Amino acid sequence: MAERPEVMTGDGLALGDFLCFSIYSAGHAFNQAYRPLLDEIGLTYPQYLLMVALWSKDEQTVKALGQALYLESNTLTPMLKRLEGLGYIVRARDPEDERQLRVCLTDQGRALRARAAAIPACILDALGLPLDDLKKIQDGISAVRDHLLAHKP
Amino acid sequence: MAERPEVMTGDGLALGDFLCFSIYSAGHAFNQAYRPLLDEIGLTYPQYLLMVALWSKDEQTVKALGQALYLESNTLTPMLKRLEGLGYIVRARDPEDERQLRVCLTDQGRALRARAAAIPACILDALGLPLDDLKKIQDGISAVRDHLLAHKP
DNA sequence: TGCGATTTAATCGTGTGCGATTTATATTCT
DNA sequence: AGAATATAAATCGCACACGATTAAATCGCA
Repeated sequence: MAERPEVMTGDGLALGDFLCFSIYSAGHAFNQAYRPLLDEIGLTYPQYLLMVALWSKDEQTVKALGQALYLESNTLTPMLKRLEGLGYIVRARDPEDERQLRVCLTDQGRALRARAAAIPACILDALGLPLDDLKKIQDGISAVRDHLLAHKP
Repeated sequence: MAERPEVMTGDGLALGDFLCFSIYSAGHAFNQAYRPLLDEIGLTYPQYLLMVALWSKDEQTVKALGQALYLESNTLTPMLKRLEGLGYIVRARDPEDERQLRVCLTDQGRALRARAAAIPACILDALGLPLDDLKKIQDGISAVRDHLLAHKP
């Protein structure tokens, strides 16, 4: 008789069978792994990712940051205001096009990069897996994300 | 001269180099892929995962659900109250140990399972990747999560 | 030129996550 | 039995995510 994997029926599935749940729970685990490291420099995990984006390329618009982070202004605007309050960035309208907001690092924001430099190695240590394996996993997850986003509209 | 991959220096890294960012953004992509499907049955994505846990095993305590979902009462209590308000579960103290709360499906909650049965296949379709590949990716991510959580205490 | 369509951020409301604390109940140990 | 301890949920405050809407600036095109 024909095999019909349960994944096709939607029945009898446990959480452990869901790829989405692996990603959901791994996301929380990363958040918790980063927290003690980021506490020392006063950033949250999403704020850290935003700073990574700015360290990589300064003076981006909200739109560009949104494309980099897969977020929109409704999430970014409050985050950026907090980072500005912390003194790590400044927000200024583009004189060429007043609709756009240019987000720039302050000296303090650039200096923070050095204080955060040890973090990736700490996480890599916590992961305790060979770089090759991590790269493969990352490529797989990125492919999953891209497929989902491509399928959406 | 010796190679020193940038991932060890913490400098010059873009978001695309971070495994954590792949997972962060893939998590959002899953949320967005599930949303239109879950809108039809009036659940959020975390609520759906909680229902999957209960469909898999009814009458769990908050503690047990927390272990299944990697969440704690501060997150679960409000979620459970909302699901109770929707009529999908009931919350009742265990007479044997009044500290514990037993979460049980209602008839409506059990019936919801059938209405959600088509969802996994929809997601699988959106993923557009072979099951074998998905399984490998999932195993990798679960390993990453478990390593991070094991390294924590 | 002018006016509707488009683009960019901001705003608002709801629902998570989660550290820290509190409350209520049960267990342990003299 | 009774005080100290431990455990389970709940509460509180803050920071995301995100759909929906709004406000302001720019663009496009008759």
